[in-house]
Amino acid sequence: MSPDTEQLIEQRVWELGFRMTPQRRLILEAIEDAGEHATFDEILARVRRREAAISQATLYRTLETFSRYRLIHGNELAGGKVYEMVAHNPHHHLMCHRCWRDQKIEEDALASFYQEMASEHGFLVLAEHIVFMGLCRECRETHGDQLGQFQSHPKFRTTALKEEQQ
Amino acid sequence: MSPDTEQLIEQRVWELGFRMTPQRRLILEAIEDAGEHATFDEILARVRRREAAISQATLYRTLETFSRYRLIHGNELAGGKVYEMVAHNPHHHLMCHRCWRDQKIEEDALASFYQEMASEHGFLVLAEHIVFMGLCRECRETHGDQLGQFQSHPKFRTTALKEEQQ
DNA sequence: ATAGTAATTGCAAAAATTCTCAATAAGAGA
DNA sequence: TCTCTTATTGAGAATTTTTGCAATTACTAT
Repeated sequence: MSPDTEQLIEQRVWELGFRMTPQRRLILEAIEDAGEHATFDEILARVRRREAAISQATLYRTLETFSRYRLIHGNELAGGKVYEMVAHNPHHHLMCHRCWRDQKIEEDALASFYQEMASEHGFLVLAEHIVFMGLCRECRETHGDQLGQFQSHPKFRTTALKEEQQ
Repeated sequence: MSPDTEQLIEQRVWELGFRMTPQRRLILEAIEDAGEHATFDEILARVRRREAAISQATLYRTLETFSRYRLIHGNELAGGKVYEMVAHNPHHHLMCHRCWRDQKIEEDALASFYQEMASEHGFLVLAEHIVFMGLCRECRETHGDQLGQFQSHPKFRTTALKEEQQ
């Protein structure tokens, strides 16, 4: 984590009225270093690789607190819940309901929607990394647009689909 | 649940290759009857009020499976995770990061965004009940637009905010 | 109707997450 | 620099959620 980024984050933490502890620093650095998609276990491993063990409870709590106040962001993807720094390459996801692959889209694809919410409801949307579920091009071409149509026979089952995802 | 709705759902379940069991019927009915926001416990209670106990594991699995295939939809709101029938009054949420109140918005507020995703990426968005985080009008007026600005002094803490939410 | 198959269920065990509470230590103020 | 307040931590208990497996049963095909 660059000194600049670090200072910015410490500033933010202070503004929010939180205390900056060694554990929290380690956790933030671990998420930063892990890049885009850090799982709970990965973060814990990275932290412990560097320092005496921190308790799991602390990691759970820190992840929760910092997500809540938008220093980091947690997202449920196909492989489980993953975390990343907020404001670090803001984007959203299009995730396919059928094949579970996801692609990134630009943050400002939602710009006009945001403006509408602001003018109509006075609401300032600050969301990042939204996951939009739907059907991707490939699956639509192969299986059609209706979710319920791509398998109308019992021999295509949950388990079959689930294995396909791996 | 009206006979029509019920038949539609059974049809859907069949199309997806699932089997319709008494447990699943009870669970779907419970969600339907509970209205908009049914928690795990509420669903379990409703089911058990009507019939011999079904196991919790079954409820967990059913909720997971049916969410995954969009018969129902689960959302993390302030009070915990809640479920509702999909295609039953489709809408989205604007949820305030500060006061945690949420308001509903129309489904078609995102229509043009959906069209863009279709034409640009070939992706058909089927999302419902998206929760957009941000700041509501009241909080903006009271505390300003910057999340990190509404409390720049340690005496306003996590705990203070948390209590405020109750 | 009946039999066969494989999805679903329930139970209990395992794993994951949250909570409680005493001890610690960050940050404010003197 | 030192003291004081109180947020944060760690350890383990409690709770919630997931998983493995044998028994059941929905649904297809005979």
